Amino acid sequence: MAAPAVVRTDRVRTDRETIARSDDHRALRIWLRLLTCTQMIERVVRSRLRERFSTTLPRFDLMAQLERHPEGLKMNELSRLLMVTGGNVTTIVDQLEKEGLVERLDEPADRRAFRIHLTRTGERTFADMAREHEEWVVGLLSGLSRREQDELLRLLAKAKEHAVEVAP
Amino acid sequence: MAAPAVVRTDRVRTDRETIARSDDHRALRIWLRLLTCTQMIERVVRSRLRERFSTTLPRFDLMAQLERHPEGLKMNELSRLLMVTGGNVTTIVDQLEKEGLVERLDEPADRRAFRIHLTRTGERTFADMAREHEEWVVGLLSGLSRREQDELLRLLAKAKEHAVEVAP
DNA sequence: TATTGTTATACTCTATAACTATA
DNA sequence: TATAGTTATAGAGTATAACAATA
Repeated sequence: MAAPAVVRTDRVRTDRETIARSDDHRALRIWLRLLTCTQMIERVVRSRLRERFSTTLPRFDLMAQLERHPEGLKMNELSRLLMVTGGNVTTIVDQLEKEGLVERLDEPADRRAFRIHLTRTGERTFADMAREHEEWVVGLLSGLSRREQDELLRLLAKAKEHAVEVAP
Repeated sequence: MAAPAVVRTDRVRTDRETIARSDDHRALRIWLRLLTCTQMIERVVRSRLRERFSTTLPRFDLMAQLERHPEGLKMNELSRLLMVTGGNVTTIVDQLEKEGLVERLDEPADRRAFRIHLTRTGERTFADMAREHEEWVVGLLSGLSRREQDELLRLLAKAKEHAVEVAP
């Protein structure tokens, strides 16, 4: 990979340490950009979930997990999937149960545990939210071509796999 | 790009609607993976900043902006860069000023405004934090090759540029 | 003794809106 | 009238730790 002629003047000023430093900073720049992208999307999604459905992102995420697991999920499974501690899951499930969107069913095999399900109402409500939510996200990410989106998805998956080993 | 023979049996079951649906879901999957990656890194960085330096991510981010702008930044510039509203910037700057890490200097051109700077102590403190912080991030992202990191950086930049137009 | 889940608490972060001082 | 910044408030989100019930 020869450097283009136009940057040759720069290379004179680019000693080994500078190269090493800029190499180190690459990870930092990725992290900062990752944070910015996430925050931008998150802010849009949070505010629209509030305006349109009077709900929050953690509540939406919890319902999304339940929708993906029709057999139901235990509290500690939700805790792990949502990456939050148990007390917070209790709070959110309490709210959603009060509104009739989810229900705690007894787990026959373990009398300490529950299986959390979407109710029929919860399924319908979530379907409405998910449809709009997806439109917002498609709009926000439509700056990338399909191929670029696939590549981004692959790179994020790989980054995630490694990070989860470093910080389990 | 011909599909490999091994997936040919799958293609029989892949009608147009399935393709269209999975295409729609691509943006959603990116968003969810983006959120997971960010949360994983964020959790590590937050907890280590707290353990090692008794500080928080927003405080670190604010100091990082000041370090990048030695000429100082006005409150509303910090607000825009950090993507938070003004009242919150005041709170964080108050804390950091009380600890002697930043200072408000009068802006001669506009007596309503300040320029916020890192103090000498703030510079040293930030340098220590930044060095460790970068090690954490390099470790977390070391699952990607240099070329993959460059590609990720590029894709995130492109996504960000478009998203900022959709949701300014 | 370990695990599942709940309760109670405290703190950080954030947005909103009313306010002042200056432009 | 508009802008820079502050103050006050309320709510979301989170972690922690002590606790009860069951394994």
